[in-house]
Amino acid sequence: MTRQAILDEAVRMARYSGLSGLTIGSLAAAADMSKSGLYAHFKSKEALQLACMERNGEQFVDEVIRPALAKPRGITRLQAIVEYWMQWYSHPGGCLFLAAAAEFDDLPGPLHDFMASEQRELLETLARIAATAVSQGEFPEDTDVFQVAQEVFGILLSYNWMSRILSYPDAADRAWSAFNRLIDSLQS
Amino acid sequence: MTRQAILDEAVRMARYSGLSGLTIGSLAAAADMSKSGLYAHFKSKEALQLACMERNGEQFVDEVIRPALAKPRGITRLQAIVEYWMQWYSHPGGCLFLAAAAEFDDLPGPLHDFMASEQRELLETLARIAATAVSQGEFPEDTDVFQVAQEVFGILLSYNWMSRILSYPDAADRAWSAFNRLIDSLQS
DNA sequence: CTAAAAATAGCACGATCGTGCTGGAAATTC
DNA sequence: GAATTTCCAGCACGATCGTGCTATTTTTAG
Repeated sequence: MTRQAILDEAVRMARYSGLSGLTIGSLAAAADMSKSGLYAHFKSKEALQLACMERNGEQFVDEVIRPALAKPRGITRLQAIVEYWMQWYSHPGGCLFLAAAAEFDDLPGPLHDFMASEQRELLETLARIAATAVSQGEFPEDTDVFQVAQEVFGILLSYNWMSRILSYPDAADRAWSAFNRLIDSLQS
Repeated sequence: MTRQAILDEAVRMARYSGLSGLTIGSLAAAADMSKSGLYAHFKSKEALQLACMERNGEQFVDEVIRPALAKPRGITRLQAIVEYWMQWYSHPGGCLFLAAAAEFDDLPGPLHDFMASEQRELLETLARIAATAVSQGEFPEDTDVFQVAQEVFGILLSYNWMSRILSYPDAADRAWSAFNRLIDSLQS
């Protein structure tokens, strides 16, 4: 399907320019198509942007969520998703989730809503994985798994900033230090 | 100076639309001026965007850095900057630092460079404040202050995400839990 | 009060934006 | 092989983009 190829290219471009910066003209040029020929595959630009977010989410599932779920439940799995997630951040152009969040955080509309629902799902996935560590006795019974999710997410976000924007070579090491500190304090 | 008023309005708008989404036309309309009259104050759009980042940085110094530096050195000051920083994130439209970082993280040019230098300065400010806690004996002598800075920054970033995008009401409480956990583990 | 200087508006430009329509090429179905 | 549906290019549209030039208004200086 040519629509899928267009979307993959659109996601690739949107990682650099954001979803608002994505234009039909430049996308058509990158896909070697005419503007109208490309546009016919989508009802509107907003529909194209939504489809990009959707496609990006599928790729995230493929590259991060599914590989992590293949690991054994508990801390091992939590560590695995952090590792794959950090690799995800090294995509050329950056993370489209983060770009979309920055773009639409205070702009109401379907794009905001879809972005927020995707972010919520990511957070809940982290919390669910933390919960498998609880149910295995690796974390105490009264652990606030959303607290764990928020802190892990913070570790990932600051890793992204340090490595991608500031190019600090120690960013990954420090992220793992923070992660280990978190795990230790939960276990004591 | 009218240029300053324009910039304040520009920063306000850019918090919503980003610096790329900022247009001369809409800015002129918001400032009740003609496009060319407004444009004459800046050599180019890029210069306007740079001036916006600069002005945003000044506001950050006024609202976050300076108040924190007025507090006593050490953990107290570190806690203060986190508190002011969290308030900063509640500006309507969001944080322009984060928007600019998402926009220009992989687009080379003067905008990227200035954004990165501002981010670096923020990080180093955090590290410097952490260092005052070391020199006061509140943290051990061998503390990696950049590790502290990266973790604190992560707490702030995830707080921003949780509260602004996901509207989690417990985001602030959890951010402080994470902060206290970090302080505790540094002191033991 | 006048002259020099700075600020702002009017207007125009080429380019590009998102979006439609219309006709021909390509693929699919009988 | 013919008929039909799907895909895509060409072209045009109104709007808006960033950017300049030219007056005209407002402020400042002498």
